[in-house]
Amino acid sequence: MASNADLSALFEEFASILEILGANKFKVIAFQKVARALDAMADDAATLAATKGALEAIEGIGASSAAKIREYVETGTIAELDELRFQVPPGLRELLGISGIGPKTISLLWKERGVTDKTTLKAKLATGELAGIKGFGEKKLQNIAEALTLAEQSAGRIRLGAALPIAEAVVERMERVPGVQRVAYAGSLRRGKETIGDVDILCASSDPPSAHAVFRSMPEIVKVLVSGDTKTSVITSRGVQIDLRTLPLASFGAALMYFTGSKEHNVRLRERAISMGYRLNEYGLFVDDGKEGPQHRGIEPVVSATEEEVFAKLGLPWVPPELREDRGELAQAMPKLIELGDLKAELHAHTRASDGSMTIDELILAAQAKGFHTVAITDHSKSSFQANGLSPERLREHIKAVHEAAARHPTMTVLAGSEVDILIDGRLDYEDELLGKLDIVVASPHASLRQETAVAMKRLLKAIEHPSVRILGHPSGRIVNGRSGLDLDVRELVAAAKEHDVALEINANPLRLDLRDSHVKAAMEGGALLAINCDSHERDNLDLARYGVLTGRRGWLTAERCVNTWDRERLRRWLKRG
DNA sequence: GCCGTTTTCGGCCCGACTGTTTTCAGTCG
Repeated sequence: MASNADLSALFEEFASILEILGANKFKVIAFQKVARALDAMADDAATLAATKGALEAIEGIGASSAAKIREYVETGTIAELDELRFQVPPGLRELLGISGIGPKTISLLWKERGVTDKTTLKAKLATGELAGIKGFGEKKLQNIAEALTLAEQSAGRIRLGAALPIAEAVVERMERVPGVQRVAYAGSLRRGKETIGDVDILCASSDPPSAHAVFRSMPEIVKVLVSGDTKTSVITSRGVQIDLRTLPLASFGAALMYFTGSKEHNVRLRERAISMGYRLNEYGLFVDDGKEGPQHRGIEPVVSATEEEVFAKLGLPWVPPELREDRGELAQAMPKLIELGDLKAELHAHTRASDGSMTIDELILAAQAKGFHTVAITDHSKSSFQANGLSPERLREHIKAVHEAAARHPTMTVLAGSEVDILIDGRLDYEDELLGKLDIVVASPHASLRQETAVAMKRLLKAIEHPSVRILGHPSGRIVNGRSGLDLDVRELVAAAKEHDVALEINANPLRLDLRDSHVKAAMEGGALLAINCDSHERDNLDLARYGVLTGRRGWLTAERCVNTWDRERLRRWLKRG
């Protein structure tokens, strides 16, 4: 069975081989776009392949790519790709991932000096064999050597939960630099992506050199990659790349749009600008006079100061950053997305009874401090013995303890619940009689997370159909940058959740973010309810909610469809089924 | 390779920084 991820990887491979071979760059971009489309889509491409025209209907996938997908689904191979693989040493592809080394460089290293992978590159750098290639000076070779070392030390794509605090700290530091008028982080971080390649910081300043100097001298910097009048890139001791861009305050809005991206979204915007007789860049929206670089020719932009103005001049409403992925955000009416302040309940939290560090009372107070009206105590069930899951006897005691604690906090609605393991065959981890005593059941998969899709779906659907279950917790069990978890048939999951009035959780812990953004979009399209829960284990874990909200917003989530935003009575009625 | 209320062919976003190039190519985002 060909998963979307498999197919996406094949098209990535197509693109990278063609790139090294020096094929038409637009063809390369087209294949990369197909790879992204496959990765982001909720439907199963292999299933769509059976329906005539279904693949071709997807933006970015044309007749040629559709045929390749069908060929792979039917034969398990793509003849054209097999042929290409013969033409390029497989080890060259990994060199493409090294920052600063591109396809042209790789091609020359290969053809002129027989470099075939990282190992031969390193060896030939050491022996000096690479000298004398046309266009390769001493500095360039030195940069290649450093890039290779940096790639080995690089943290790769880091999780949202790691990147956001780094960015906020840099923003705070830059705000104190004399001459600085405004600072913001941009890039995929501002879009709330689950992993971040590098941190982009924008800075409006009357004294850019000072801003760059301060930025370069931050204590955690181990290497300055580039530094010019408007751009400095550095690497921190933890292997994270941070880029600083300085710009005039007057163009802050245009720059914020430009550097927030995504790339595809920007391309769409610029195409739109062209069709309206404009030229859009990071300095503003200009009347197009057919010549490049209007900002260098003393031409004033039509608009540039704020994002709202630029969008408006392009005939568009302001688009929330989380939606800027070229997934229809410029073409269709956007909903009012959920906001952090909309959350009024935490429905998945652990205490010392299982593997949390807070007492029941501490958890209630933490929820109260967030302005919530409801908190659910949902410790682990017995099969999660690694998490000190509760035996039926302990759970009965715990329910009593929760009720007693609830009496001490009369303004809060405190629910006695459980995060019940969904066992390997879909049965729940407690008897129905005991489940019936709970105010809320969050059913979650914790073990056997490598099941085939069909088996996993049967398991999850059985849990959804159980009359006690109200929330399906972290449905896939994936760990961002860790394990892929269950390969869900999201459409099927969403349909079942809707039918049985079960909310699908967006687990806000940045390690999980499960459901992920594209799954949330599918849930929104399919009419299911969602829940944003912090899965609190430690003090301050309720602060993780923002990552769940970002993920929800990326999936076009509205407050109305998220049960955590409902008022106390509505939530209570929903929990008391029927 | 993809796409189309100007196009089924001819486009396909735009600028900064670096190195080695005396006018630009490669790379990045």
